[in-house]
Amino acid sequence: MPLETNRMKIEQHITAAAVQAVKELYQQEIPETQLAIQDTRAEFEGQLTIVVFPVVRFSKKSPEATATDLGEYLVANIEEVTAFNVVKGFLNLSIAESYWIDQLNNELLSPDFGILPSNGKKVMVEYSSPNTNKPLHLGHVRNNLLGYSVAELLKAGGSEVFKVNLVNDRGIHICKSMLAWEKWGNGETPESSGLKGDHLVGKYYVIFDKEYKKQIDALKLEGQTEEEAKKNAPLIKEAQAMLLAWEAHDEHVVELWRKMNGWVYAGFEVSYKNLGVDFDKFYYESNTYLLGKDTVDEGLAKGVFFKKEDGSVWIDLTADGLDQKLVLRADGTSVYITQDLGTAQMKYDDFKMDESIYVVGNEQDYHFKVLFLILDKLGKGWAKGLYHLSYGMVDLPSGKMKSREGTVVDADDLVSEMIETARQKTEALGKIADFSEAEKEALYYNIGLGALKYFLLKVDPKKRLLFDPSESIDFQGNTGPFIQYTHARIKSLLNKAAYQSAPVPADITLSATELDMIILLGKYPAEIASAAKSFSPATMANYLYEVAKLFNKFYHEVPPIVKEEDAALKQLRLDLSSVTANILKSGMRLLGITVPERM
RNA sequence: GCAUCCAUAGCUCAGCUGGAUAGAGCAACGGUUUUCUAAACCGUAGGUCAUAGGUUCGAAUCCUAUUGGGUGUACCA
Repeated sequence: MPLETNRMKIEQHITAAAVQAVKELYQQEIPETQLAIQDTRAEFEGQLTIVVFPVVRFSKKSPEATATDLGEYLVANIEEVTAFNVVKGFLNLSIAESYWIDQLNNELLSPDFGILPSNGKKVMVEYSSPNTNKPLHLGHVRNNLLGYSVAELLKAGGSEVFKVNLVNDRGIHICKSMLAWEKWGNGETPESSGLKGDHLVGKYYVIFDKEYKKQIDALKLEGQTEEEAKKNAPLIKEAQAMLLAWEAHDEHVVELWRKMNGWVYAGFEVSYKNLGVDFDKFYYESNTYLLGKDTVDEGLAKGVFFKKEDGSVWIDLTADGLDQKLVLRADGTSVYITQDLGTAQMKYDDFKMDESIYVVGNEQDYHFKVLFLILDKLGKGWAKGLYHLSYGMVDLPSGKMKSREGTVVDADDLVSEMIETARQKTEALGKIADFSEAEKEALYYNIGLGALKYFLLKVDPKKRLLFDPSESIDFQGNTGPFIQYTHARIKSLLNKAAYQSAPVPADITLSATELDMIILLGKYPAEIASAAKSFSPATMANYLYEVAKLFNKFYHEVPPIVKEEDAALKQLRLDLSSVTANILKSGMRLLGITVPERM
């Protein structure tokens, strides 16, 4: 069952009538798609507007005359259309107030408002996908929040969603940390050092790099080129040997690997919990890195791949504007794309999903283009459901973050800084004297994380994002705390007024702002659907901001609602407030943000 | 070199499949509290939508070129 809100119904109704009008008045068939209905701009009378320029071709009249023809027809034929005015080529329609009140009573106040019908689709969202050689940084935070939110949006949009995390737990980079720890760690553990496990391992990753660089420099002094030195440094050779030992199931190496990965997982668990993200299933590359060779055989058999003289296997994508791409090394070992081919097949076999979203940075655009194209060429029907949600890098004012150069914003540090800032700001306002310690801590957490999450999610995922560590994230204006505050304020109001949901009389008079609220609040279900469709928490964030802003305007305009003596008016205003609060709460939840009852 | 993404106010960003006079927030300046939470509200100021062409009744939006930036172009992942 497709989503159908009152707003959609009336738009369809008007569109259909306009088509009919063109038929009757001008004896022409106009396609519905030519008739766009939009909100009427605030400075004009009316709520809905038809742009009539496209109709002029059919009417052979001026835009004004055409608009007037249509306006007269719509007033005569649609009950809800009470009046119209024409400004240039724009036909502004006034919709009966009773219609909007009916929408409030029967749609917005309904308990299942904002709950979309199932669309029967199964969707996988793969996100996070960390390396186990270093702690999470701000770039990972963006990935995690995006992936989580997109998954929640898809669920809210009616899909069945599986969140999965493909952990990159093996490879040369992991061996680097392991080797450095073995050489210089003196048996240091999270317990002995008090360091969080992922940070401890990350420390040795950095040490490896430092020592490796020293060796490279030494070799360069001996006359080797940069490239030679990088290849010949003893440390890298040791790391490579360790990787081979790992692949050969060397007991000692595997044990070390288990131990250090265990530390990292314990650390990640804390970070994930702080960020409020979760997964339905974990995949580990240590289990999947050998996959894909069957797929390679399949491709060879189908003639999609070809073998070079040295035995390496390739695909020629030059006809598609891409390059030739290696899919299997001459020695029969996998490359990145080999395992991704295999993993894609495995994930599909596991879940039989209709769509699969990979939340991965835009530096891998090319890789996914190739991956999806190959799967398609292999005749995988499900390949058309694959989608790379490619998000932009998080940059610092100084440029890109680099773990090895220490210019990263650490995820755990950032989270604690945000909580600390929330604490300071909240204490400065002094509104929560009666909170228990536990309530205070929960509030600081919710506000701090709310500010952070909103900050990262409000910008279009595709765009790169600038984070300036020297400027703290705002708590005022278009921010998470602003929306949280609006919610808390409404809840306080509803409590004081002992609010009970009830319909309002059909003949009540609405102020301009109240009418605007009904119109804006009524768009919520469509906002969910569109945010889910476009995989964009940003559109939801911006919508929620509009809602909060409009409420605050309304709240200031209107005399104290609690003291309102006109019962119908009081009910109307409380209903509008309550619907606003519900939308803010459930919408923010889709962003992974908790809104407090008081703050 | 080739591929690909991006360029909107001092800063950070909205602007949906082309529609009315391009909008917010921050920063700046001014105002609002005996009234339901001032993390709020109202106002002032701030723009050649990178540049040049083109398509169109109409372009920030679509097309082409140019400039400037990001990323990729590994038998790394």
